[in-house]
Amino acid sequence: MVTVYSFNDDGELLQEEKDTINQLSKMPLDSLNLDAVSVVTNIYRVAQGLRNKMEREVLSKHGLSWTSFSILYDLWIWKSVETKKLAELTAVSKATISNITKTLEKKELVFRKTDTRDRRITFVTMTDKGKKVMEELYPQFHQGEVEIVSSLSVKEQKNVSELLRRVIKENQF
Amino acid sequence: MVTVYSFNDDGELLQEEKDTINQLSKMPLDSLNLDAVSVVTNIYRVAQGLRNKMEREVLSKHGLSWTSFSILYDLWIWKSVETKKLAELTAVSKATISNITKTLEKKELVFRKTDTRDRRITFVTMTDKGKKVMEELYPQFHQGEVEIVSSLSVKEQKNVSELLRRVIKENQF
DNA sequence: TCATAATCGTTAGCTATGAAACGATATTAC
DNA sequence: GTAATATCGTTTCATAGCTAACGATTATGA
Repeated sequence: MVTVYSFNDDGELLQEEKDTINQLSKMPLDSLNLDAVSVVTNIYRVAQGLRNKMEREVLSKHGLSWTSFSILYDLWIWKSVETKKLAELTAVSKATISNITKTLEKKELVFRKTDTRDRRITFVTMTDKGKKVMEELYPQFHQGEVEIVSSLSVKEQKNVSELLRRVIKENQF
Repeated sequence: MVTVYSFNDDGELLQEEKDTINQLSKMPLDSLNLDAVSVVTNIYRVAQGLRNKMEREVLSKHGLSWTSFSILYDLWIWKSVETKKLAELTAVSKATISNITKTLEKKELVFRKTDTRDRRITFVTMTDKGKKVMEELYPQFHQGEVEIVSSLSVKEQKNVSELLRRVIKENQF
């Protein structure tokens, strides 16, 4: 997870980048939308920082990746979920789900069980050990979320959320 | 790249999630900061959407991943870069840089050359083919960035950027 | 001088990720 | 009732990503 552009301390695109883009890409001069660049880069950078912080400060305690934690969270909420449904919930391929649940099973945090009526379907369920891990990690995870946005007032938080929600809706993300 | 929480159409955390969190995590009731959850999740979701959109609509034309493109971009701007410097610029491990530049070299988009004076150092340089690819892809990439935030006014874009810049600064992301 | 330490890139071994192929199972069509 | 089709999860093969170990090279220090 890597950002494309570089910025200086004032949040401005570096001059070298402006120069290269203007000179080498077949774009009309001044067609570069610096505000758009700034928005998407800052969003991406915060997302990356969020993920890194969590993996480093919280999830590493149990050797979990971001996606593993996300799947554990879903199982925590929904108790038992088909792998197909897990793939939809987390928006990763079923092959990835297959691999990750295999890893989680190795750690004894979840177990898989074939449906008795339709043997094509596999349910994934959290073990007691998995529940204990979530009960330990979730509060720390949430604490991390709070810390990250703590420099924004509640009003500003609501404001950012609202604007990003519009972006999500318009793009059907 | 996966989000943890689920929201309903109004941008609210699902009731099942609130219930589970309140009941099962050792957190005092009402200690869940829903605004913080909403901000970080929306940020993460936009970042994920951005990356997916680009990989699907732009980068796949040349079989490039987000990170490959990011490295190509850096080489486009800086012409020739040591692998060590590339690792710092993109904030991934030098092992990853080694693998990705190997792949890019296979595609004949870059080449590697050992420094003559200090043979421990390797410079990565973009080929003409690599330049052509960037000149083709970059305008499309930028177009994608503009599209994504097009539902926000310029004022709103500046606003979001400014607030996120504060988050980045405070967290040293 | 020449052994030790520091630096740099690659390799090894692991998980994550997706596309495509595959095998098992269930459903549909005729 | 059986052949064709659809569905589901896993496997395979590729890239991405990390840490740690390694090999080559350069710098240091006594």
